[in-house]
Amino acid sequence: MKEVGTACRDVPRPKQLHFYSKFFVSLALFVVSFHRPLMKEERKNLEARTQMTDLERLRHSASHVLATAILKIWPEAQFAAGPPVENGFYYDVDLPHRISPDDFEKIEAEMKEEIKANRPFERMEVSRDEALELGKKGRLAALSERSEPSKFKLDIIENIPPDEKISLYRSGDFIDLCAGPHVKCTGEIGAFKVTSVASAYYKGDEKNPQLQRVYGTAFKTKKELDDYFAMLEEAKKRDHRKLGRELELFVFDDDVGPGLPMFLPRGAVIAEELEKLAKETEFAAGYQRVRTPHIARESLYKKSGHLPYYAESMFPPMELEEARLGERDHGTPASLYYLKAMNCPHHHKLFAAVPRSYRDLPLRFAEYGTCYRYEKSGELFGLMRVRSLQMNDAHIYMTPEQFEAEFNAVNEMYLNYFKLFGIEKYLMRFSTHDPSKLGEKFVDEPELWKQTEEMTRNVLKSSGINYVEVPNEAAFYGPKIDVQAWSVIGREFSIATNQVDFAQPRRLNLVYKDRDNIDKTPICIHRAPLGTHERFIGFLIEHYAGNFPLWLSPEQVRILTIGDDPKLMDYARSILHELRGHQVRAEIDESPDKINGKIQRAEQMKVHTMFVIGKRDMDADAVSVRIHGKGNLGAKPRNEAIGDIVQSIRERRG
RNA sequence: GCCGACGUAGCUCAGCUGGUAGAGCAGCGGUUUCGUAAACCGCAGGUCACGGGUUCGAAUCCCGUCGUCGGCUCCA
Repeated sequence: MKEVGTACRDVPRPKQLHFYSKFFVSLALFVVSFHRPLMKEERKNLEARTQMTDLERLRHSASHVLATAILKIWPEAQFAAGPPVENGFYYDVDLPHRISPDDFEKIEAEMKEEIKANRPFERMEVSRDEALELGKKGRLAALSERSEPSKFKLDIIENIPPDEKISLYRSGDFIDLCAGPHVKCTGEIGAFKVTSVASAYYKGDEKNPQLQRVYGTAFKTKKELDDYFAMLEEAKKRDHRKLGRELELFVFDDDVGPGLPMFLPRGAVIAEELEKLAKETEFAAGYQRVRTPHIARESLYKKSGHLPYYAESMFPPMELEEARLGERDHGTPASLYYLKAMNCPHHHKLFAAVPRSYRDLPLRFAEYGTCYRYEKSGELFGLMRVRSLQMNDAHIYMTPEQFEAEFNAVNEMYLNYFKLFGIEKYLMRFSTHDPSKLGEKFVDEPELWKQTEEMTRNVLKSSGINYVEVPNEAAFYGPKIDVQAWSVIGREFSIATNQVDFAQPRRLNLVYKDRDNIDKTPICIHRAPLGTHERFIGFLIEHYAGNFPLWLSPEQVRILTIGDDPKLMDYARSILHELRGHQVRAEIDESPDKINGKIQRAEQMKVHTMFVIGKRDMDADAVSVRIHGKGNLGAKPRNEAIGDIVQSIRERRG
């Protein structure tokens, strides 16, 4: 057995990876802050460069140990890829036996042995032919030669660029095609656990066969592992699905349908407050509100270009009998109606409804439109991914000269919102086009692409926003910016979007009369800084862990009386009426519970402010203020206490 | 949509290898008059997701459907 230890620590760590190690340190703070796993792009880069933090290296090695264990139990297993991921590692395996959680114990036992044996990881560089030879003998990701070739490994070798070195790693009998790096010895894997098994398409392509993805996590020490699981438990407590039920914010019902959330009064309040915020902000920014129906004829979506592109994510059309009869009489295709999956075509029609001059631009149409998208069943996820959604939508029509200012203003709006909500962990994804796909995936307007992407990039740079550029992910009609965030359990999703569109306006013949008396097509921005009510509220629930700021709180003040003396109750009710007179969402707890019981219930419902009122307070024309999470703040004169509440709500602080 | 797991009272969960369902909280009815995180007593509440099958007998075993969850894919 080789000496290990020091050599392992000597491995130089590139400077640019500092960020990642920082991230893992901050994982420990994940409970109070906000979960932020590695982003996909970062991960891809990592894999490409095969540079890893110490922890990732350890986890990567753990994945080899996992594969070794699986092979000991099922020697015929075929392995694909086994990288470290945000919270652990996985290995994709093709195996007739369906691995279930019942197998984990067995697998872990084998892994433990491998780790106890403290086998060194040896790196070997081989020629392509040697690698292929081994693969054909089934010797890659295997303990010995086998009758079946290592098919996935052979495929991976085929895809390694000719100029790149091919390396193998050996630990005990296990040999794997692997770029590395690894820890020195299996014994360095201090603590690990097999956590779950799921399926994944080979290379993430729906057309490829499905493999079993066995997930695990590993740390240097047992304590870190325990802390990690404790952290997961904490994260679960702020899961919006759990809090949504506990705080009576929203529900799903089988008879209503999957992905169709209903907001209870407490949840509806939050939606209303967000809407109020959006309306005020947009009014000040020169937007005008419009209102459009939830359905439209097929012809609208044919003209907009959405139908072929979006048909899969739209609810199937409804056929109207009367319209169908009409068709026969008048030969008009009128029978098919769709629930709208987006608002833009309706808004475009409003633009076209009135002759427009360059003097009218920019024109900003805003609507909290209700859309319906038939998301695949497996994609539904609490409030974050639903089938009925209300979007904080608006479409801005402008001349090319106005683009930069408008786009900038939209970004400003996001940033202001994020500041208001204290959202700090997010990532701007700037999606651009691939010039080689002009005319197929992207509209064939090379100049406009160049212009708008350049302008967009400049806006991002000049505002100092942290962003990543993602080529080939633009919308077909233009570049876009998505704001990416993460749910507490680590799912990533977009909470806001800002898209440039120079295609639809043309398709729908939108024009304005320019200074030179020529009809021109406007550029359009689609933007939704607050995303959809559903997703944004889901996000906020987790962001605040249900402890909403006063202005967003479903119940802002609850009045709790000590005893139910009629005079005291009258005093409490007069305060209630005064609060409600100021539009404060206040309630009185008239239950027969003792004061401690009332407080307990208010705290559990995370009511923002409690006015505790006893005879002492009544006699002093005062209330005792208690704030959720802060406790008793003592007695205050009634007018002051009410004034503070009203003021704080008006300023949307606290 | 795909793979896997799960589905017991409004909520959280118990119910061993099949013998016919139980607790806490919430709810309701009383009693209690309590100064900052649960006063006491009682009552009621379940075609064990739904449908079929195996069995003398199914919450428990098998099949199907629906739904949820973990992933994959996709997205606001």
